[in-house]
Formats: sequence, C-alpha cells, structure tokens
Amino acid sequence: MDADRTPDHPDLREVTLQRVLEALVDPVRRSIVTQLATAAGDISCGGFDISVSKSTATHHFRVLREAGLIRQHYAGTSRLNTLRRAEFDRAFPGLLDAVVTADRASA
Amino acid sequence: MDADRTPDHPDLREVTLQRVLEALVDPVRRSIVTQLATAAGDISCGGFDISVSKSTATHHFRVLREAGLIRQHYAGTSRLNTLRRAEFDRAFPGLLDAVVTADRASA
DNA sequence: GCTGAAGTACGACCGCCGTCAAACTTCGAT
DNA sequence: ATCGAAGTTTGACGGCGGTCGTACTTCAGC
Repeated sequence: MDADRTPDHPDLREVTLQRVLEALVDPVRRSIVTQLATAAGDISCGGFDISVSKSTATHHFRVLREAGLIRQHYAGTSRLNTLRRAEFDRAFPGLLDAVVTADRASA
Repeated sequence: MDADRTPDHPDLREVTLQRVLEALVDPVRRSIVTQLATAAGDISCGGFDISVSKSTATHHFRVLREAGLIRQHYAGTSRLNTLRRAEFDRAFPGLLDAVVTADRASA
C-alpha cells in the first residue's frame, strides 16, 4: 500500500533548542528557511536556490524536518516544503523572526 | 606598561550571524550566556557553573568574545565577563532574548 | 623574592557533520 | 511498458571543532 510516503514530523514539544540551533547554524539550511519565510508558500525540494548536490539537499531537509522547522508532503514525485511557522513560534518565541531577519540583512 | 592585557573585542557591525550562531550552538557556551543574562553582572571565568577544563573554558570565552556576545576585562588575576547586551541587541534584534528564554525553559 | 591562584597558549586526539557519487525507488507522461 | 524527472539511501571521505594535559604567564599576598 505504498504505506505513507509522508515522513515523520516531530511534535514541537519534543524538539530541543539544541536541535533547532544545530539546524539553523548551517548556511545552506538557514538559506532554505529564509527562502521559505520569504515566499510564504510551499516550495518543492528542487525549487530552492541552493548550491549542493541532491543527496546533500535531502540531508538538509531531513535535519530541518527533525528540528520541527519545516513540514514535508508529497505531490506527485515532488516533495513540497512548508514552514511550521505558527507551531514553531509557539515553542520558540521570537527565534525564527530574529534569525530570518538577521539572515536577510546579511544578504 | 603591562601593555593591554585586554583582548580585542570586535565591532558588532563586523560580526556575522554565522559567527553568532556558531557561538550559541554549543551547550557550554549557551550556558555561559544564560548565566550572564540571569546574573546581570560581571562574572569571573572561574565563577561559572561549567563542567570543562580550564583550557577548554578559555577556548569558549574566546569564541563568545569574537562573536561579540561578551566583553572581558581584567581585575587582578581574574578576568571579568559581561554581556554586551545593548550593542548586541542593536545588531541582532530579538536573537539573544529568544535564545536565553528558550534555554531557560529547557533547564 | 616565593608561592599559589587564575587564565592563556600550544599540540594532540577524536568524533561528528557536510559533502558527494552511485544505485535505487516512485511517480507522471508518452 | 518505458523513460525520465524528483528524491532517497547508503557508504565513504575530509575537515573542523570540542576536549584535554602540560607548560607558561601574570598578578596578589605573605
């Protein structure tokens, strides 16, 4: 039954600050988050402006997902990514805004 | 002239978000920052509740200093550490509060 | 001056993480 | 049914960063 091709998304209450910061410290992942925050819509994995191989990208998406920052669901062969903004803000107030703001400023 | 035993402190305008996050991602360093934010006063290097050797502690303090998070100045043989709160907040609005708040919550 | 206390500097070690290529899977379209 | 597009998985590699011990420096106090 093709099982669920939808990967596991953690409950935000089980995500530690440590995990979040480890996710956000990588420039590529931070760029992904900023692009998502700016676009304010779903973006497919291939739709990002990143400069790494596909396998590396997969790795980064998983880290972001396990840190509770993004949600992924399939649409055909593509995988769409969304920011879990509201939930994340509730768990880590102000953090996402501060990082995205600072990241935009350094571009 | 005992030269200046005071180490170099970067201008906050020259500190990148990357450097800041690299500093804050380490649990020991984040603990130092949180302790400083809570105490709201100077603390000597030996006055922190950390569980690493002296040489490792020195390393962490340098990283925090170079990330513009703390200021260090000598008082006798001790080195006093202060949060550069106001300056830092101006450069990275909301970031310190978000991290410290989340870090306290996870204790 | 000595001695001890507080940090720093220097190497060395080790584990982790970002990176990629290659093989594979899953789906859509022809 | 076949092919290609989109991602994933696995394994390997390389470098960076946290850690420590040891030796060194600087200051305070006796």
